[in-house]
Amino acid sequence: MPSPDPVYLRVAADLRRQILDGTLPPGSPVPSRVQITQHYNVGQTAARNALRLLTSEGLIEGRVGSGHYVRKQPDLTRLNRNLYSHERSHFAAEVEALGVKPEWKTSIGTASPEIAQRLLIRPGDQVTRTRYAMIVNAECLALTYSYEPGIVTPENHESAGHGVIARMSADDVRIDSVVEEVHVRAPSNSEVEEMELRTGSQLLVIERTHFSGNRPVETADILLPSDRFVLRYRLPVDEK
Amino acid sequence: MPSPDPVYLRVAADLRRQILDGTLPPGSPVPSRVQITQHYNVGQTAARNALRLLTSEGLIEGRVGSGHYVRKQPDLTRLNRNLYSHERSHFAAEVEALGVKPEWKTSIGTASPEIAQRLLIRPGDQVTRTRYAMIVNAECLALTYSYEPGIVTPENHESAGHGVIARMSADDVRIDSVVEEVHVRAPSNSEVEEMELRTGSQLLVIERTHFSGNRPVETADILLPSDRFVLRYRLPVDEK
DNA sequence: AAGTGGTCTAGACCACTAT
DNA sequence: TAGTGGTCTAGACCACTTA
Repeated sequence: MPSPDPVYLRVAADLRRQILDGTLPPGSPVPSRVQITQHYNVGQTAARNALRLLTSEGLIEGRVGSGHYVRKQPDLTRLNRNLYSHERSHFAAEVEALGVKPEWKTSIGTASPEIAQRLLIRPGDQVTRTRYAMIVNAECLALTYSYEPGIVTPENHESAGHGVIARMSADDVRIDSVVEEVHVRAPSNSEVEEMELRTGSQLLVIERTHFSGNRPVETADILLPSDRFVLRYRLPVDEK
Repeated sequence: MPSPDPVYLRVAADLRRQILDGTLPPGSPVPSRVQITQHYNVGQTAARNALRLLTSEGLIEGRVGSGHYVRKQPDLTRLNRNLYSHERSHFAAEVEALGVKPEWKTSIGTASPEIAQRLLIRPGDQVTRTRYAMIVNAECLALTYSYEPGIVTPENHESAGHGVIARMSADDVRIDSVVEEVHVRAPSNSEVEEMELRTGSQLLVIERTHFSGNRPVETADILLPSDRFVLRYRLPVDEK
């Protein structure tokens, strides 16, 4: 029975087994680097690589000065994104269900090339940028950056939490479709700090655009830690 | 101007800048570990950590024996998941657009606890399991595992590529809604091999379930390399 | 004060690639 | 044959946590 795999993979496999079969229950400490070197008779680098791998898999997490611990069930937050309503904000409703109202701040700026393309305007055109931070227990759960062409007055924005659709409806702008593009990317340094992301954790990004006919009237980046969220889309089936 | 950051972060930041501003264009070689140690006057570990970080960010990729290279624009495949039709398969249509028909294989087995919960059956109940591999240029782009309660005869499955909705419609099972739950997880070893995933790359997983009324009639895991796909959902806005 | 994780140096071996 | 990335050992420093 040869085991030609790298040493750290065998160490990781053994620890993984202990975690999955309950020998190391959630919250319990994982053998430290030194303990691993002694128990498995390997060097610190191999021990380090094993711990790093399990961390990237989301099975354990390291606390500097303390140790590595088996992660508790990473209670995933399920975001229902099934249908949009004129009545209230989609995302706002979801967030309220989490028991948190977002903090938000608005500023006037100019469109970057990317935002310009999404809003079908020219780069440099004036846009209103709003930053939402979903904070619960002094912890930032999610970040959203919203962009609208032109200037949106603060008075209008006071209803921001109540949804783009309702707010624009008051201005006789009828929103009839919403597109959400979902992808995954590595976070920037500032995003890691702000959202307290685990090292190796990725961001689940929703690029959401509200359309009135073929005209985009608002677009937003919704940034979610990929290890804490599930997106739930309910899709219609047409009548043949 | 103090720079208290770890050494490898400063090296990575410098290389990242060169990649983003075009000094190191896509496809060009990145300084090797030894070159970095000499040029930046750091140890091999710091050089290694810098290269590892940029790899995890998707900016570069390593080829053993050759070197690290700036990744070419990782041309993202956009999967349109806007509406389901009785006419043809949703996913099949998407895949055809990529110029590839999936290879598939069916087997009979029993429901795992997780699959049982998704199909509202008992663990151990009989299920038909179908594995689809989307292969293009001898490269596996995506994997799908589909589960249906009971036994589906091979004859019925010959229309598999034509869609669950159409196939079941022939049996007078009317599918009226589809739920897609999207999340991100680390791949298993076998998944890394099969889909030739970059180290550190994550999987974008769609858990898709077809419903007839409240009854789930089919569920599937669609596994996509998270650095190659964007999911595009078009959502309806109800009429107030 | 002891132990820990994150980082670091110096040096090394292997399988692989490129020439 | 020389260079490379992936892996490895031995040993170390620091800021931090824990007791």
